Order: sequence, then structure tokens, then C-alpha cells
Amino acid sequence: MPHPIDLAHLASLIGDPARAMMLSRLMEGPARTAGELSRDARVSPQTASGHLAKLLSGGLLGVEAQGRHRYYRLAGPEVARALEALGLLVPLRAAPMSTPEPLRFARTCYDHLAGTLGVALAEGMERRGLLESSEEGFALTPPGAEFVAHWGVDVEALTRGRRAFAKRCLDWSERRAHIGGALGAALAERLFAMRWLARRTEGRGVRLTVEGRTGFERELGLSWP
Amino acid sequence: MPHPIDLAHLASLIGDPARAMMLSRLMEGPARTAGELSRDARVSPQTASGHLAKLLSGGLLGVEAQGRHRYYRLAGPEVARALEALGLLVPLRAAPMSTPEPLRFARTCYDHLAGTLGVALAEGMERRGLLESSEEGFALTPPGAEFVAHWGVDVEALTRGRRAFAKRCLDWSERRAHIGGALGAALAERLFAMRWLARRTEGRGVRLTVEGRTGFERELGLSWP
DNA sequence: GCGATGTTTCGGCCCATGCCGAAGCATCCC
DNA sequence: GGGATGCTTCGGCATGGGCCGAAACATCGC
Repeated sequence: MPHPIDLAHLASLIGDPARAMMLSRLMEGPARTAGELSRDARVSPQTASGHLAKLLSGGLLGVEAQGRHRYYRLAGPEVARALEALGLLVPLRAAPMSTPEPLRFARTCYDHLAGTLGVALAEGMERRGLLESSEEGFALTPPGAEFVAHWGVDVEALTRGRRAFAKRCLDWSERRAHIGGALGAALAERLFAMRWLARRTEGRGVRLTVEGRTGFERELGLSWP
Repeated sequence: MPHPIDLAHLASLIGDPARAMMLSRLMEGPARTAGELSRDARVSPQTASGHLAKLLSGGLLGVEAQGRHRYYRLAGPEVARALEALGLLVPLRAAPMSTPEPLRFARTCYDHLAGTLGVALAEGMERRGLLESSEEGFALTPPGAEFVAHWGVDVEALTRGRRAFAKRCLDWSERRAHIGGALGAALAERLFAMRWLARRTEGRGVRLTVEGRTGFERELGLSWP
């Protein structure tokens, strides 16, 4: 058994309203900047910075500097599991913290696609040699560029932009990467335009249309029950 | 997702050294009195009482009054799971909090037998009509008294003592009851004396000997892989 | 009944910690 | 370079909450 003082220290990190709020937001998946988290928790940036430093040194968060932003994320799946187990204890006046099923299948993550579907898209393209994965992110192969072009994505324009081309965005519910960055946003935009996907009336949920189902099956060999 | 304020409140209950210590002790399984927990946590009885009231109203503990003692226990398996998940996060300088496998099979609980083996003994005796279970505890049937006597237990002496005859002791790893109280202690004492069981070199672990294995099989029809 | 033991309630002290204003770096964009 | 933006560090304030002494209440054993 862990020494109880460590357990207490760990739990006390979670046991502050502002920090709990930050952790809850980070449970959603994508990393968030210090400023966003400060607004999430309704505290000043200084205060948030202090909280984040505590969570970081306590091993609950990881951080990555990107320009003048610092992106914080949960340190790992055990952290999410522990938070979830804890969440199950709170009186059931709200839905449990685990990812709700519809969101789990497909949802937007900022402006790109996440969930089972988002991961399947990335992995399907990789399997067909359309996409390559590296440390920094994804890259389109020449056939890949052609492929997305016929979906209506202007690849050349994306590379001109200032935004990262295609980040590997860790998918929380799937624990695998989906396509973020400029390419991810463009793909999502096209898939909505082609009516392969439709936004659910509220929230971040995304629905796969009949056209989408047959399209993914035909062009990438992807299918779902 | 639960409202983060609830998550924070819950975690802050665990996030105090004294309370974390109490919870850790209660993770071991048997309920403990307020006084024991106060000593466990190295705080005064008043302070402990305050902590226990908080844990109780937070739904982490349950309590049962028995004479002038109040026995506290974890409120349920979800609580144990959450604590365990949290325990997994603390740096691994100690063994994880989950019940280690050897302890899970057989261990002493104070002076009597717990774990899979302890529960199997209780249920095996019940199935054969040797033991009866009621609200207050277990009772031996006449054949049961005869049975334990031939193991060398002086039943009559046990009833003279002041100690409860045979408490139902909730087994944490099994979530079912094993035999505590005077009878539980006497049974364990005899089983060690008969060399059916042997103590592991350190800790509360108990090993089933070859004689024990054949003995339990022969006399109670109990067997394990 | 009476004393001993176990537990809780009350009251007050005091420290740990969350909070923000001000200031200091770092980075970006023009 | 200069200004704007994002983030952190520092310092001081205030309050929440843990702690214990004292005392009340309950139960046990005589």
C-alpha cells in the first residue's frame, strides 16, 4: 500500500475546486493552454499558474511549450482512470465522467475529427500508404495528397498557412492519435461539406451519414457495425 | 461529467493525511472502531471523530454501532476501487494498494482467517449444515459443534469467554463474510497447529499446506486449482 | 448507583494554502 | 526596436480547516 501521506498529497492536489475544474476539462482529451485553463477555472492567470505548477510537480499533468503558449495535458491514462473512478463516487446527480457513447464514436476536437471515427480515419489512411506518422506529426505521401485533393482539400494552401500541418492529436477515449492541425481541420470541413458527417444538434457529437458510411467503406475500406 | 466542485470536495476528503491513513487502514478489510482509527492516524480521539464524521457524510464510510464502540468501514466496493486507482498513481516506492495475490488467497485478519480460503471455509461449513448465519453473526449447529471439536476446538470454553462467539467479518478482497470472533480465532489456531496452514515468513500471508489441501477436500469437499 | 471506557460536541488557536496586484520574462507580430 | 500577448514569480492578505483541551453523552461492568 502506498504510504498514506502520498495518497493524501495526491488527493489534495485534486481536492481544490480550481484544480478539479482544470482536470475535468483536460479529461475531455485535447491539451489546453494555461490561459484557457485559467478561464475554465475562473481564476486569475497567476493563480492558475500556481495550480498548474502543483499539478505538474505532482505528476498529474504533462506540459509542452509551443511558442508563447504552454499546453497542459493529463500525464497519462492512469491519471484519467483514477479521476474517472473518483468521479463514479460523486452522487449521480450528473452523468458519469466517462466519455458518453455517442461522443466516443465521433466528435469534434476543436475543429477536427476525434473519437473512434477520427482514429479510424487516421489509421485507415496510414494503412493505405496515404499518410505517414512521425514524431512531430503526420505527413501526406504523394498518393495521400492526391487522395485528399479529390475530396476537395487544397493541400498547397494548407502548407502556406502558419498553422501546424497535421498534428498527432491524442484521442482520449481511444488512446490513439487522430489527425489535428490544418489538415485535420480541412478534412473535417470537407467531410461535413460532402455530407458524410453531420453535426448533432448540440454539443460536439458527430453523426456518420449513410453517404459517409458507404463512402468510407468504398474509399478506405472502413466499416462499422 | 460530475460537477467539478463535487469532485474537488470528494478528493479533499481523501486529501488529508489523517483521513488518508484511516482510509488506508480500512482498505485492509475489517471494520475498525473510532478509537483504533484515531490511533492509526496519530490524532486525538476528538480530531478523529471529526474526520470520521466528514468521511461519513461524504459517503466514503459506513458505520455500525456496537455497544460503546462504533465500527467504521468503507462504504462500498466503488470506494475501494477509487482509492486503489488513486493509489496506483503514487510513485511506486511501495507496493500498489490492491490486495496482492498471495494475500488475496489466504491471510490473517487479526487472529482469524481471511481471503478466498477464509470465505470458502465459512461457506463450506454453512453448505454442510455445520454453521448457521444470522444478523449478529455465525452460530454452530450441533453437528457443527461436533465437527470443530474433532479438530480440537473447545467450543464450551469459547462460549464462556467474553468475546463475541463468531462474528461475520466482511472480507474485503472477496466481498463476502468469513468467520471472526472467538470461533474464528480458535479455528485458525487449530488449523495452524494441525499444519494445514502455515504462516508466510513475513506479513499476514498464509499458505495452504499439502495436508491442508487434502484435509479440506476430504472433510468439507473444498478444493482449489 | 458509580467509575471506567469509548465517542462525540464545542470553542478557540493557528498554520497552510488559495487568492490577487504588481512586476518580470519570453514570444510573436508589425 | 516597440508594443501586445501569454505565462510565471513574488509578496502580502485573508480564510478555511485541522488540531487539541474541556466537557457532555453513552455504554459497560461492578
